[in-house]
Amino acid sequence: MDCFNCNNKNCIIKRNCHLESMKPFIAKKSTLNCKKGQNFIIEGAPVHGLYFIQEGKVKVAKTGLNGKEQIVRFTTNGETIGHRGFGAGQAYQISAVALQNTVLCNFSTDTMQQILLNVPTLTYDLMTFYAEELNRSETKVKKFAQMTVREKVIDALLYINRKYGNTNGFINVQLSRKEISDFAGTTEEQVIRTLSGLRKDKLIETPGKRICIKNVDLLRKEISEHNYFIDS
Amino acid sequence: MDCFNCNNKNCIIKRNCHLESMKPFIAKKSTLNCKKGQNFIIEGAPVHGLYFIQEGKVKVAKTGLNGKEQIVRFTTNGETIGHRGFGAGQAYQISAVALQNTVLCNFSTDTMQQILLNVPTLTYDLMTFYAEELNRSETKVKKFAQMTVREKVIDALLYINRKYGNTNGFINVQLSRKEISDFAGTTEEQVIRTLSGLRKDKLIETPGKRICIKNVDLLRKEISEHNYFIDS
DNA sequence: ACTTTTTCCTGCTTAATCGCAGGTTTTTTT
DNA sequence: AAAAAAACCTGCGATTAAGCAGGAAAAAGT
Repeated sequence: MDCFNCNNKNCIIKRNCHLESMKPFIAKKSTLNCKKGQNFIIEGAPVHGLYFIQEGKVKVAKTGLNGKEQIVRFTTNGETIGHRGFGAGQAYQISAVALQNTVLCNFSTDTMQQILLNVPTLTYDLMTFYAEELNRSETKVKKFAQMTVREKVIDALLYINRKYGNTNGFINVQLSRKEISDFAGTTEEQVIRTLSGLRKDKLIETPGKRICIKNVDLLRKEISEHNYFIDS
Repeated sequence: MDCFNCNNKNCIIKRNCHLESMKPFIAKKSTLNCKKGQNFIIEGAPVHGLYFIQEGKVKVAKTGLNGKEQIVRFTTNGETIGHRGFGAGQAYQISAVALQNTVLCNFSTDTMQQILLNVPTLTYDLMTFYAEELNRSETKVKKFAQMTVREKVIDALLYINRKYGNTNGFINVQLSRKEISDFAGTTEEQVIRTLSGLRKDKLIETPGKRICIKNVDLLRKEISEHNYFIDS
């Protein structure tokens, strides 16, 4: 599968691959198949350029004290993983793990460097991507400082629901309570307690580890004071 | 004062202003004098392009629940304020307030758009800036989720000390305890209590509202488990 | 279908943080 | 220099969140 046949319309490479100046670089793309659970970016290791998800789901995290991990982002088809590193040549402080079998596209650091210096519209797109992510991340800092545990869990559920979608209310991804807590910024027990509470309030259902959101609007309403404008 | 005489070596504009392609744009720069306390970027208002600090100090914040503000960054000479907005034309969700009398350079959204599409090295520099800030912000998310109040306050003090420097240990900026707490992600009282504790431990001195760091290394050591590699 | 393993759940205890209230010091204004 | 305002400090009770432990349920493996 090459970029021209790919239908990830929102992929930064795809959006620019019609350009004459991109042609020599697209040939240098390599493809990687990841099994569920595979840790294809290891924190502290040298950076292998940028990854793009052709098909699949990935969690991006930073490891903290006592190995406790903070998930900073969930990603899916067409999205970018592995900012920084090109240029500064510095070790990159994130890890990335496939949540299910995933096909990745990769451009090496050298190739990325060449692309960014020769394809201005792509550089512009990547700049916009980082600016948006920065905005989202700064909003998350604010939320972590101000939200209660229940609010943080609701916010996390709505984000995951938006990112991965649902079928009949069932969120289209298998996450453990631990993973939800690592994203929401609390503990596994607190996530479990909050889900129990939401279940009693008839806002969700949780058969097994699957989660079904019964009423998105009521959940949104409960955190609306924290989200004046943006979905982040 | 134009860009050629400016000595902010780390300014993104300055770094690129020798280029032929920058000439027509540099003329379009406007300058703005801000009094201490002036709120020159208002949250929710339309974006007026990018600001660069020629000389001064500025806090960048997001307003949350009940008007509680989260300071996301402190900035000084040569640094950029006002990411996002160009392109999407969206309202920009941050506010910026001068901490002292400050001279700002401004390029309008239109001019920035032109620059970014015509000066690839500048676009690349701005991309790198956002990527680094994103990395810092994601690290901050992790810290907020995992640090104790004392650790967060120490981390904040060290950041402010690095950013604004010190003379004989006295940090070169006048911040209230409230502002420190709005940055550290806790309350004014907790900051005061932590500063009292640090004073008793002979790590700092606090004559009036000024703060003098007696022992940077010991402070660093106390949060070292959270900062394996980077100063953020 | 049974066993093993993993994940999920809940009650209880402990610890950390918050928020109020009232007083003191520092800074600013007149 | 005195008065007013702002900022700083501390004790205490209330709230919230975290951590432990043991059991129940679900998922995975044989």
